[in-house]
Amino acid sequence: MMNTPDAAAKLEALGNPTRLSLYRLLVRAGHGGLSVGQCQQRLEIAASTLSHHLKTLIIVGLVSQERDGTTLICRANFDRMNELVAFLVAECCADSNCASDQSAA
Amino acid sequence: MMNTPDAAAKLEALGNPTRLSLYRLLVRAGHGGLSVGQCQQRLEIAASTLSHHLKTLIIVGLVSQERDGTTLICRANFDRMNELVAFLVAECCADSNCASDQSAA
DNA sequence: TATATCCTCCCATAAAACCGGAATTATCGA
DNA sequence: TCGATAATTCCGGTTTTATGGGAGGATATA
Repeated sequence: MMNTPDAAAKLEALGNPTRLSLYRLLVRAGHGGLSVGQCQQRLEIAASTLSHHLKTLIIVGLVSQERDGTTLICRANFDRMNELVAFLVAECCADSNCASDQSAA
Repeated sequence: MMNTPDAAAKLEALGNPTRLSLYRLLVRAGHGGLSVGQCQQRLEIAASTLSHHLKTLIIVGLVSQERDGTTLICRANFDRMNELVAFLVAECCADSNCASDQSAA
């Protein structure tokens, strides 16, 4: 079960427009992932800037990397996102009866 | 349909631990909501600080307020959260076949 | 070894966020 | 109108973030 500081760190990581674009790029790429260079081409930002943002996403666990020769393949970590979403909708209306609470079975 | 800057603004708003605690407080409170004073009591932060955070959440639409005499009732806007979650999981694996893509009908 | 490619780390700068005390606005009751 | 309560805005200082240029590490190939 996730706690508030961890969830906040993940949300903060996604809260930057450039980082959110980067993350979604990887989400669309799916399991195949994208190399850092491919990400840079698509986002058109400085390599160092991209590296910073990538590091931020990796630290919070939303993205993982795997080396393939000289290139690094980046992938979105879907499990972490699912955990985050679950955290956000958890305890919906715990103190009242909420008509829009479809999360409960 | 939400765009990236709007989604990033919402995620950034939720990315601060204090603000996330505040938001979840309102989520738990449900449709009844909570007054600003009640939020302050529970979070134990300065009134001005709370007002800043509240304003941030209101600007991005995640929280709404309604006046009742001298007190302001704050409520989480569940529709906006649902939109945000939908945006986050949208286009999952658009460029590949993804086994964990259950969002598509 | 020499060389090229890919990426990260160090560094500096500018911008933005965070926080809270004091003053201000809004509303209600006497 | 006066006073009390509720909440926001103003103002400032401090901290954090965003960005990218350039140096340097890691890896592959000849």
